[in-house]
Amino acid sequence: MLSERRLQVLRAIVQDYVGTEEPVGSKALTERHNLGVSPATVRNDMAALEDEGYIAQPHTSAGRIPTDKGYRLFVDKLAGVKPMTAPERRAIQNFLEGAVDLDDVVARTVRLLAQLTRQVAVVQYPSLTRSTVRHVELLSLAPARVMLVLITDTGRVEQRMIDCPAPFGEASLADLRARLNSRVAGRRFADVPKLVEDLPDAFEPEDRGTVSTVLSTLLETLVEENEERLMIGGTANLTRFGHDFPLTIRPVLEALEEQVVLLKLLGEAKDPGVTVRIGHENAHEGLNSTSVVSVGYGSGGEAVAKLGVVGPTRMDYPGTMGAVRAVARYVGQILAES
Amino acid sequence: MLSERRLQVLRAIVQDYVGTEEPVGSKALTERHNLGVSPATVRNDMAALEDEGYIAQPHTSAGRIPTDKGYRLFVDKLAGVKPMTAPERRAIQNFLEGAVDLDDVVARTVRLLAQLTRQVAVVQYPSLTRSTVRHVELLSLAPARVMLVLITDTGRVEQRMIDCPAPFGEASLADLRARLNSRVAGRRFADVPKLVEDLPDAFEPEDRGTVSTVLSTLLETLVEENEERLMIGGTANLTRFGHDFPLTIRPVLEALEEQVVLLKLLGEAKDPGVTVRIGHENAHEGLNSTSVVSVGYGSGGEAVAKLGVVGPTRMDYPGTMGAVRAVARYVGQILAES
DNA sequence: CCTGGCACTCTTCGCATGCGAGTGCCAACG
DNA sequence: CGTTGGCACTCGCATGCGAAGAGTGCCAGG
Repeated sequence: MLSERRLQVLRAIVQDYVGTEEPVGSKALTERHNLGVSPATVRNDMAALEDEGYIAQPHTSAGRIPTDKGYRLFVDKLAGVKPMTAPERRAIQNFLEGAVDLDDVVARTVRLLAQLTRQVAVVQYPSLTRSTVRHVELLSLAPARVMLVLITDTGRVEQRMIDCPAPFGEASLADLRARLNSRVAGRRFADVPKLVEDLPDAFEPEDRGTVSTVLSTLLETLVEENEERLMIGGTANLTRFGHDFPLTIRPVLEALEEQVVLLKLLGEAKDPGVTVRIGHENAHEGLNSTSVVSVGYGSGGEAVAKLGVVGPTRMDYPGTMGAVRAVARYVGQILAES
Repeated sequence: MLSERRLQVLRAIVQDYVGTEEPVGSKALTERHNLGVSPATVRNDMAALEDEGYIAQPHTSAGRIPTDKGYRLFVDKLAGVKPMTAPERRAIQNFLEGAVDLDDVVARTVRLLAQLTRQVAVVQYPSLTRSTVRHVELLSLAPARVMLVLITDTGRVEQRMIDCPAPFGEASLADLRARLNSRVAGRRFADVPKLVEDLPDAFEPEDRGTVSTVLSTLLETLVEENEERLMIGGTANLTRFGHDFPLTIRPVLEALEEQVVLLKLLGEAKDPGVTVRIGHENAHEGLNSTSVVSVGYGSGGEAVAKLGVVGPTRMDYPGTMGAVRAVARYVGQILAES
């Protein structure tokens, strides 16, 4: 186990390195943080920390920089979450309140997060899985063509075009619409399949084919849309990454374009609080030199989606975590209101 | 006026520079293109081309690179549009045909364009301005709460929540829905305002307030949605930009995040064919070292939106233009089918 | 008008050098 | 035993210099 002072030294190294972006030496450390000991002592501590794998030196005669393991310890034990100041909170709230619809909420959230953290922001659209159905609408566009519109309680709308196996009268359509809504409105997505399975039986034989088609399209929509969408922003902040651009930035941009990767990334965060994945803790190779700070957000007590930021492992963890947490909280509020 | 051979020299310079990314000298030129003259002659031509501002040298003793003006001449007079090969066309078509809805069409188009051109792709969602209304749906979610869903012929769906000034019965709602659709279905957006202006008069006084509210929301939606959305992709290709990364790439990323800028950029293209804006021809400063190749696409004969790519001024113009044109054509087909 | 030759200009690269930051180790001290 | 000051050592980095190479401009001759 590391002594108290050594932890302090590690903390100081992380803080200085995050600030200056340069390897930090023993002398600079004692000057900027009054640790009450001499550089020589700090050097001994640093040697110990290096043995343990918390810090490393890029080349023999340079200062030390934290390793992933060092950041991990810093995040877990040495740093709290820096809360937003009151004015910041107000600014967040004001900015988000101007949103007119769900797309706008997500877009504003991305911008806000990117701006606050000066990093790349990723916001997942509220998931349908935990949502409930607000309304299902059926529109007859042609005798054998129906449009299905699904409206969720988070304000999301999905539509599908359906080609019916047989012409379908307005009356039957109205009947189906009414029956469908009385069964599923207000219910959770997960429950829908069971609630509608016997619905075709209530219809005339010639309509059953169409009813089945409509229902299966509905179920498909419920499932498919779990391929959740997300929005990213603040990619220009990648330019603040480091000195060795092209090699670092490219894989990150590539990873960001792969929604699947990002969704998995966000999805991995199980913790109810803010989750931090540092460097090689990220499964995706392109993100091995980045850290991901994410958290769930939701309209009620339950999280319906995730949001977070992607930045260099050398980031201001307390500040970033604070910003991410605060934004998630306010987005949740906005969603609950609408 | 430049002699025929000098134009050939310019063409050769552009082609070589695009290929090698390095300033091209007189000797290399005569070796790679059989111009039938000696390097010395080419040098004279180059001096002339430089006087006219078509090419420049980065430093005194280096080869020449084309200027924006040089690229402009190249695009206008010296190069055609390189058509896609048959297999490429098939691949495009196959890829786009797999799309399930409008979002997917746009997403696939972006991916495709980015991949084909190895540049940043920008695709605007089909605009509502020139669209027609397919259907307007009204849903009663609560006694004094109505949801408006607008469906366009391009498959786009917009929804708005409306708080009514007074409770509004199901019967009235159905009435309004029917009247509304009989008037506006199949009509162009631009014509809608006139078509509905006297609609409140047909209702009982106590319902008129609500009807007006609904109508004004509808009109708002028609207008607001002209703040068109777009999707971008292939940003990882920015890393192929040049050697002097950070300075070049940053403003581009920033510009790409500003939808307004991009929309203006695409909007400027008036030409019915492929439009190319080179370097400083782009109004936005951050894009002064990029070229934008764009074209309109649409489901019918008329263009409903634009798409294009953003890349370094040093790009393969014929190939890029060919790819952009081909993709636009096939997207138009797909939209027309759905 | 084209061509070969030639002197000139600059950039780039390799290499040696000096400097400074930072380390590791050791002996001494409380 | 932990802490401290001292000291030699290691390297990376910036600087300066020289050689090489690519490319140009110009000129005289065909």
